[in-house]
Amino acid sequence: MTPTLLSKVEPPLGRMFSFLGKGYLQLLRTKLNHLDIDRNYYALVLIESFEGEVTQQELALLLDSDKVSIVRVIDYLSEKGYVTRTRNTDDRRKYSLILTEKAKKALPEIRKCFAEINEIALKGLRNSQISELTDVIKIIKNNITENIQTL
Amino acid sequence: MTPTLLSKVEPPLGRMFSFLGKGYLQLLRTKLNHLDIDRNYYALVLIESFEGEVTQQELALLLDSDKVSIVRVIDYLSEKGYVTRTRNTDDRRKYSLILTEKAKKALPEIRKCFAEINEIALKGLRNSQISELTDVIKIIKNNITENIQTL
DNA sequence: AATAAATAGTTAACACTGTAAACTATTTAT
DNA sequence: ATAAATAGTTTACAGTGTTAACTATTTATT
Repeated sequence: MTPTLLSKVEPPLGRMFSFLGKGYLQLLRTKLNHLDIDRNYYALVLIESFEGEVTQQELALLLDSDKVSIVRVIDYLSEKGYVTRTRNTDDRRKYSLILTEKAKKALPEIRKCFAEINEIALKGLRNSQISELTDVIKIIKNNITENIQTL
Repeated sequence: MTPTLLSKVEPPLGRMFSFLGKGYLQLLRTKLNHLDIDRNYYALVLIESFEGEVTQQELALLLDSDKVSIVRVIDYLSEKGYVTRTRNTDDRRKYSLILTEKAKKALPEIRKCFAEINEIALKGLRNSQISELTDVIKIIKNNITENIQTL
């Protein structure tokens, strides 16, 4: 393989997206590696934004996930002391997810990291390009989800 | 959780990218589910484009992966009869990866599927938006990889 | 009121993925 | 001749995605 051949092949869009997704996560982990959790940061952000009113099932929807995976997420976050499950008194099948003080203390920094990584990733792009990107990504997401529905 | 709350939270860019990457893969698998392989399609495309001249180590570079993972990929593709390993006579540590007839027959369709999924995903976008997207993605990829180097 | 169906969450199982360490065989450098 | 580097393999372990079967509870049906 000659040196130039590496540039001969353009990775397809799907691989690019996966690569960027992994890169984001890796940066996040690194920036937050002084915390005692190394994943599920965004789950915490979501739980915070619905403080006291979100159940595991709803979190599954918000994370494009399923209830089985969410059990693992909440098990992890509660083992680490970031979240507690509280039985919903109205419907005792449900748990309300409640942030601990530890989580509330960590969250400003977590949110700041999300913003910092955006800044890093989008460096050198004009504002018009960034807003165009978010629009385009939404369109692609819709195109893909529509097409997955019809399988 | 009220119905409108679902739209209250914007998933961060990194999650969006991961989601799109997974969606692409899922569409690919579905479109190609009559083949007896359900992954590593792009590895085949790469091997084809370097026909007879690519080693596992080089494939690892091309796939942003590592040699251990590539052993699994090539084990899988050779079990399924798509690839054979042939010892390189110049350097007997290396294997040249060779496509079988079965793989050569499947590849036009595989490549066609990549193109079809692009069409699906990019539907409704203007050509200018598509070329801007690829530029922007490359910039983001560079920003992320640069930043990961410096860890 | 009794029963059936649906929902929230859990557990267990299995295959796949990412990563690191230790290993063999071979080639390159000293 | 020996040491160091490289290509590939094996093993191990943690994490992820997915399915099926399960309990407890609520809602719908008769």
